[in-house]
Amino acid sequence: MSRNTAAGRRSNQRHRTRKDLLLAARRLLQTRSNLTLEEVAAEALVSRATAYRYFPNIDALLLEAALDLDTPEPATLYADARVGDDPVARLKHLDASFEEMIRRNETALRTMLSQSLRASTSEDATSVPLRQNRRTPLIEAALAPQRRKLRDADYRLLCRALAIVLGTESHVVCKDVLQLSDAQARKVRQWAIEALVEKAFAQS
Amino acid sequence: MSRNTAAGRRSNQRHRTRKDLLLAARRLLQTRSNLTLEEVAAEALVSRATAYRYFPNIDALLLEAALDLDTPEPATLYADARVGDDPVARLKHLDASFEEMIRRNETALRTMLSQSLRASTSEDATSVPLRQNRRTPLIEAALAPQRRKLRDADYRLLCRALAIVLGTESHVVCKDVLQLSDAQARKVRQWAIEALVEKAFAQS
DNA sequence: ACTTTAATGAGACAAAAGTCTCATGTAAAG
DNA sequence: CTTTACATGAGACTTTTGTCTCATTAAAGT
Repeated sequence: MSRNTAAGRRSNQRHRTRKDLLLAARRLLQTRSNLTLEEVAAEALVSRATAYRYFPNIDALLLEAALDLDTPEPATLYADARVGDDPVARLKHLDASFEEMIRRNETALRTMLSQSLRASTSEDATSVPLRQNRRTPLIEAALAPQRRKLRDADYRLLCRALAIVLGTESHVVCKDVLQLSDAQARKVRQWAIEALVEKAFAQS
Repeated sequence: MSRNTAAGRRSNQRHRTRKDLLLAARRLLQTRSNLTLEEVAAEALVSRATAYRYFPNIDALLLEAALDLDTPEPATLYADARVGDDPVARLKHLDASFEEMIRRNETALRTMLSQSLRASTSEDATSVPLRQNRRTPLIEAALAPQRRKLRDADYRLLCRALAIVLGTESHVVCKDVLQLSDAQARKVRQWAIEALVEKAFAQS
């Protein structure tokens, strides 16, 4: 008789098909949006019924698929020797790599954002995975070399304010609302970064 | 025989049902999300077929319904005698009224944001109404009293940076990503406002 | 190798979303 | 008032989306 292992009965098989579905969705999201569960199932070489066993609808799948999009790793980001200890330079570097990442898979990111907004809105609070915060660690890493020069309160304010300016949402505002070109948008964000950092260090 | 007037054949009737549908959608959006066209049609006392004649799907309707959500008017906003000429004070006042507006109909605003993101993503570029910019005029009105003290370039940068910090998206970041309380979020935004304004005036 | 048992595929089924046609009512022109 | 044209309602119809069942397959313990 089979036993319940720590990870469950037949967990590796389950994890594999689950992962296949998520990978298939991300693959399709590179070019298209408005996917159907049927399409994703086909791309994952899995039957439609099985896909529905793992995700109640396409929204749930897309949300989860988008949650682990490739984000720059702090370690690799700041390993570059040309990036010194200056917070502003490091933050601009971070912003540039964000911009690059967003440019590469804008469709997927927009879908993610849209999904997470819908998820927070939906009245059925059925354990939808919340939005995860990948940007704060990156911001903290950027500030790390000069961290001790800031008072705790100022440091916290700065990190949070930078999270507003540096995220995907900021790019969306620049593009959709303000209708700026990439160059103009970058200029605005970099100027804002300077303003925030300068105030934080001036206060401390 | 009837004639083509400037506004079309039977335009007032058409405008009325269209408006009824949009109003019904907004009414339902106050409490629920994930509406169906059928529900909205019923709420508007209109047949399902007619609803489909005006909007190809529920997304199109929701997007349009959200486009004219009530935004504070510059005139009424700054008519308050207690609000002086100080840009920071005026901007904080604007932020507060934004916060109030968002608190009142968060569901509708999230749906709007989600819809506009999906619309920008969709591959069929079929004349979807773009996202409109309601915040820049408000920001400009806040800065108006001290406008002449700023160089044009600085003024433009400041307006754009403020648009990033003051919008709905910033609230979403604070709440969903950073998971801040309303009070903490307000503090961060106000601090950011100060930083941006100070830098702009310092430069000019 | 054998047995057990959970995961899968196939497909029937139900519900929802979207399309189309036609008869009806009614706003506006004469 | 009469006529005309167009918006509407009703409902048949198709497609998509989601649920359910059952036979088959294959992983893991014995």
